[in-house]
Amino acid sequence: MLERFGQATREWFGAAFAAPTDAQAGAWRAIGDGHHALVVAPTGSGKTLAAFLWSLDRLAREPVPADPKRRCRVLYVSPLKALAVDVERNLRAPLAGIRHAAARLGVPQPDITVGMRTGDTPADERRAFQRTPPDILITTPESLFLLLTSAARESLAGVETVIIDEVHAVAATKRGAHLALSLERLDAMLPRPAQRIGLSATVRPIEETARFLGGSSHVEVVQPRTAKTIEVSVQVPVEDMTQLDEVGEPEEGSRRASIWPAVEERVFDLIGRHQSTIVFTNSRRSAERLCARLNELAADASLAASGSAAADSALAAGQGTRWMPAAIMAQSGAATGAPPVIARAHHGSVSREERKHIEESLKSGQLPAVVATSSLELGIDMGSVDLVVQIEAPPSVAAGLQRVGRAGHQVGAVSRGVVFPKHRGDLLSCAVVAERMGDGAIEELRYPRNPLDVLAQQIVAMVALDPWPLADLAALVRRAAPFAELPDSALHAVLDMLSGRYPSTAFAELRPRLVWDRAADLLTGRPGAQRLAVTSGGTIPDRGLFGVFLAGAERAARVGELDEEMVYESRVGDVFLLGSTSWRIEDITPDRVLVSPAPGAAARMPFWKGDQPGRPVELGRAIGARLRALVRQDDETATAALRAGGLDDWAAGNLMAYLREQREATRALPDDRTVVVERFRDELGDWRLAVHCVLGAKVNGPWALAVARRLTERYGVDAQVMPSDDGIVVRLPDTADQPPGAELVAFDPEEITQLVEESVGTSAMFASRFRECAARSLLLPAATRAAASHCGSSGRRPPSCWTSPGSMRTFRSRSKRPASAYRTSSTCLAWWG
DNA sequence: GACCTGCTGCGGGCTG
Repeated sequence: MLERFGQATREWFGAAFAAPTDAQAGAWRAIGDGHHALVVAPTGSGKTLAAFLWSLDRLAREPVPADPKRRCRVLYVSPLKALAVDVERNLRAPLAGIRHAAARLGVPQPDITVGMRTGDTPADERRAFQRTPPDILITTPESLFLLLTSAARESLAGVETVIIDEVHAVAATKRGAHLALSLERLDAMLPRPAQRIGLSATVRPIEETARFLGGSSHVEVVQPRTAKTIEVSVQVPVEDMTQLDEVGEPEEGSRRASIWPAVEERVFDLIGRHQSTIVFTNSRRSAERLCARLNELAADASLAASGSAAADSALAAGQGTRWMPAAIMAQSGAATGAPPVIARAHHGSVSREERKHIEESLKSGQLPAVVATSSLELGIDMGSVDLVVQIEAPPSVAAGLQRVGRAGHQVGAVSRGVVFPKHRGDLLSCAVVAERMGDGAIEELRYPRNPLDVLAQQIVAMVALDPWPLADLAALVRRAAPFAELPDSALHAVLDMLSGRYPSTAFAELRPRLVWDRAADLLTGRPGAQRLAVTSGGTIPDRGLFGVFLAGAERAARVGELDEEMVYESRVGDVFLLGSTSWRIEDITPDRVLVSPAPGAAARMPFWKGDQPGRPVELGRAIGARLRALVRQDDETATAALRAGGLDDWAAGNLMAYLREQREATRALPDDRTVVVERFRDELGDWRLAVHCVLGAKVNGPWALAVARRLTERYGVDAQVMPSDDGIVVRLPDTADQPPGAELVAFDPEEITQLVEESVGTSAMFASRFRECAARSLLLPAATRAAASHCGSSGRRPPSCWTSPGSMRTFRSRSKRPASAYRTSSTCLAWWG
């Protein structure tokens, strides 16, 4: 394979590596033959070189174009800024190596330049890119969109290769659809479409991912078999999960049984037995809490050990702990509180600088463990991590694999993971996810079809710079996979909206963004369209978050961020925990919280309300099917099967006992074909229905809407109907003569579609999604947009129908359209994404 | 009763 490279490249590679990996050889073959290529390989298998080396070799051998605007020939797009920075660093070695090899060989030394353009790039560097573009530009999807929507796009006119990293992470999202359109816009400015190289972790189905990457063109798939194996075990640290130790202060009367102490100790012990550990949790709050507890345990251990030298060495030897207690004491100084000596918390609300620092101290071996949310799931190589711990079942098999794959990054190494269920109801999910991780049974991905809000935004951006004949614009859009089947009706509806022709007067507050000359079928932007696109582009909705800054600092140092609701519940003087440190609130301004460090002080745990992603239906079905198989077997066979799937004795025993008790209580168990409905009176005497359905919140959510609607019609009451991943809980005031039965939640397929469609428009979810979609479509009036993005923090509320569920109802009824027609005409409806 | 819900990114074009 190497013979197709130039001499200098060959020299360098031969000196630096024994041989190309399978992914590299396959990628270079496909790329060298001029195909689009999708390279599926785990991180750490030489992916960067697989994607880049062919281009580097060509850049090294070909003369630099005379026209500086044609100089930039390779574009790299990463969904994460951190990864972009990492790639820039990883390119330095091959670039220097090839240059040195060329010097030794006496051939001309290439001078390949690399530039970066992300939100962190200062304005002067951005301008510099426009004047003197580098050979290779590293960027993000959002920054690429900005480049394409400014005069700087001229400096992309020479691009020949586009590398899209972590394709699997964007393909199934609106962010991916947005990127797909940006890539088509780029191709449209080039003499010939750029060659696309996609890099991805394991994905299913591969055809869908390839189609997303290539749009209308063929993509060569490079997917070498990987020898990499994973080992996942499910461990329960207590013999009987119904008999738990009590925690809490007895005098406060808050003692309650909890599995946490047992889990914390086990995790603490595991950290001590490994080089570097990443502990994943499913929420920022539990990451903070577990992290704090681990550091308390470390402080306790060092305190106990400092009693005598004998105890000291006994502890070190007995527990096999790697760090010396004396070292902990030295670092912590005074023995106040629990300094973050063995673990730090890492999640989306910890500031970027802090996270970078935490990542570096884990990589360098200074820090034994990091407790993270999915913030560490993707991205940069975490080096010598040899154990991944997962608290609670991971949200999906794909996420679980991605997380456990963070351990044992070296080629051929085994990735080890330990999953700790948090409660009995969590046991089965843990067992099934662990089994499916071993089988590589990740959930299927599907890219969104025709997300019209994304389309609207890109159309505004396109016509802001050039007039577009409708037919050309339509052809460009349909070359992108997510819009390949875009019907004329939908495109025209979007253009109607953007040009000010609305289906009802309720839209009158919208501002037209373009002019559609129907005689000439020509689209042109209105004044301000370009500015709007660059100031409000992208697909990620803004959330109401308060920045947390250090008070009195000369340059505002960002500590992290807090949810607005957490801030409303806080007062000056309160102490809370963020990033394993206590902070005292000094001041609360309209959009930020100023704090000072309060080490050792008792602190509140912060909370954030996040999205509710919901269990994938595919995983829900698998859990149900597994349960059905399990109950058909006798206890011995079933237990043996669970043990073979990675459960330890106590995990298997607890699960079997749980299933037995449940079966004794209800006779049937909820599986992929069975829904179990339990009815009982709660402590207030109200009826409650517990509908057990393991298919996940994506099914149970819409179902709950229909149930709520039926209750309103039947009993005239607004009953509480709460969906979750495992079912629906209905609470019904004791007004009904007849106690509700299972028929309350049974629907005909025909009927439920109609009920859900009718109920969706008045749901809170709809209102919030509608606002997001309208903002993404660049349709909101400027004042509303500004207010919406600072909603809550500035005290200003955007006016009228765009904000409240109540007025949304009016809006819907005035539009006098069934939900389905409304869906296409408004460009905006996205039900559960 | 126990358990108690994620992350990603982020102006350009003008005037003075």
